[in-house]
Amino acid sequence: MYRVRAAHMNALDEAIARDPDLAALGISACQYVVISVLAKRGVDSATELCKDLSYDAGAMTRMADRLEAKGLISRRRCPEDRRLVKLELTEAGLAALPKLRECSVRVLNHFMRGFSQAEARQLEGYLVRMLQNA
Amino acid sequence: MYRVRAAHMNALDEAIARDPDLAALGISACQYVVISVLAKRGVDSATELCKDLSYDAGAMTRMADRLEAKGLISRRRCPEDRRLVKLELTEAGLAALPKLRECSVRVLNHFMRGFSQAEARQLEGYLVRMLQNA
DNA sequence: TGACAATGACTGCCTAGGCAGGTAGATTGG
DNA sequence: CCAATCTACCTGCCTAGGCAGTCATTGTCA
Repeated sequence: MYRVRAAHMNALDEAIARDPDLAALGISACQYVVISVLAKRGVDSATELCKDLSYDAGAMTRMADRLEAKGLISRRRCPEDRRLVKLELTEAGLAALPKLRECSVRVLNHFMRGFSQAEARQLEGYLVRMLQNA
Repeated sequence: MYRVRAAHMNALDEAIARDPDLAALGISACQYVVISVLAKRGVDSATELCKDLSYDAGAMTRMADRLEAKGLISRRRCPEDRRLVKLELTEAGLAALPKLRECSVRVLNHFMRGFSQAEARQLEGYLVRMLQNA
């Protein structure tokens, strides 16, 4: 499990590095995961991101620092609840999204090649069951 | 996949922490993995450990530092090839092994509860296939 | 209203892995 | 025999996550 996950992240890193536009931004696979969740409607604060990814709040602060430094996201205090920090994709972040998604899909397809739809669903079911057992 | 792996390591950490003897040693789940490989016959140098775990050499140096500081392993320069550092479990390390293995098995069984033998084998087969696709 | 709890973000300290560069020791070709 | 190369390990710097403690803000309840 560990190796599959590590191999997948490595492959995604390499796929991003091979794209000249994305490579210039220096986006890692971990950062892509955060960006892709942030692109979903309804997820816009640091805490929601943490819940969605079962991520540590401290880690998220630092991740946001890195993404902000690269100009991919912006931080904004929420006026209604000043404890919240709203995170938004910048134009640069939005612009990179389609290519990132393309890389992600290509890598996943590569790992799942030779799997029938039924097998893929079965694998997913097994993983969900293990998580429920946790 | 990431969440299953993370949940598994968390559960293993907690299981180790619940055992009073093991908790006193402060062994993490990552450290247990290294210890268990080291306990296998034929794996005794840092490089072999790295290959066995597809682990970075620099990371292994620091992991060995931590394990040595806790008195669980010992470093010894190999007289035949002085580049090699032989790693060995100390008495304390060997003594902790049975209980560590027990924790590991218990946690794994917990995650796999409700799985038939056929399902477990199928899951393993899927993971192996994904790794081969990498 | 005022004390208290709860929440959200941040920070410091820890473990942990990847990568590049350096060094000591071993191996090999001329 | 010696220079080039390779190997094993170490080190520094980076990303990355977990945990505990702090601070500001908000909600709650007497």
